[in-house]
Amino acid sequence: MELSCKSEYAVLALLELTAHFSQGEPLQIRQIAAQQSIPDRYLEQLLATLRRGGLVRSQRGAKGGYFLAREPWNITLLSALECIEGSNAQQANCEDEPKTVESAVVREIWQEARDSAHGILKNYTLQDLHDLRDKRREVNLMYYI
Amino acid sequence: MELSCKSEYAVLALLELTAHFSQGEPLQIRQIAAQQSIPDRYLEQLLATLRRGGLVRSQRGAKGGYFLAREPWNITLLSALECIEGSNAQQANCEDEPKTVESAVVREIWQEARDSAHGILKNYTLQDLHDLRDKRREVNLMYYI
DNA sequence: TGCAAACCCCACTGGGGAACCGGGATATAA
DNA sequence: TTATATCCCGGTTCCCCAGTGGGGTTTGCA
Repeated sequence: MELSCKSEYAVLALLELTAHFSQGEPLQIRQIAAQQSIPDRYLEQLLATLRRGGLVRSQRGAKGGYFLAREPWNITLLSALECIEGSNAQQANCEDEPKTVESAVVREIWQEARDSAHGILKNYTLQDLHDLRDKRREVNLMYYI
Repeated sequence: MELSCKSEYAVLALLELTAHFSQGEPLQIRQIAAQQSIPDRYLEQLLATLRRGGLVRSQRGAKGGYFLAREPWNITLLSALECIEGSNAQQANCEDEPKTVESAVVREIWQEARDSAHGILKNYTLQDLHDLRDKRREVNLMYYI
């Protein structure tokens, strides 16, 4: 799990789509990009990946754009990240088969640590994040008054 | 946290040093590399990083090699990984300052997931891994009898 | 029908890390 | 002094990230 800039962009885009979920109309790349300060040509690629992963739908042509493919409370952060980070294809050796007992033990711990992070990510849906954002907004307002 | 091939190599090397910890004599790169099937020239670099990070000591010249710098029960997996993965310096933008409320919320979850994995990694010392390996060896022996 | 808005697809760059390989300098035990 | 090790510097190949650019296709609307 990378938790990189790329992943953050993708989640931010999904959150914008979440905010417009009730409206039946699509959101355009440009608007999402402007709202979240993401380079639009780059965001386009990320949305394409999310579409191929079945997380968003798109409508082509004039007045087109993107929708969430499912309800925001049915999309976890984990599924978004797995989609966007796709198969990171382990760029070389570190062969699939551990060669020594030590190697096997180390990889079990690796897996345990990954599972732990995945557990956190699995417990947050887009709706949860959206709600957290609302709470945060209220707090910010209180400070400014 | 990468949990990559590089990190695995480093931990395997540390485990070899752990096994020889009671002996006062150093272990050479060649021997570690042979035991764990790690390219020796690559392992050399990793051990240099571990030395600069204060996890291992080295003795130069003939009959030289590497020792653990501390007792194996005082070295956690987390400290090994932080040393070997260094400051991964976030290769570009994704600027340090979140620009939107959404961005801040997302990064908090990111951090929560990272902390969760770190918690696991912090709870294992080299000695723990060494003991796990011994147990695994026993189990393997049972299968072969 | 034609135009413009939007997505779609391919390709390319520049930077950086992973995973190596190789050569030569340096320290040290024998 | 010599063999044996680490140390240090550099280069190579590959892949991913982050971003840019061009051209193609679909669609709503006048």
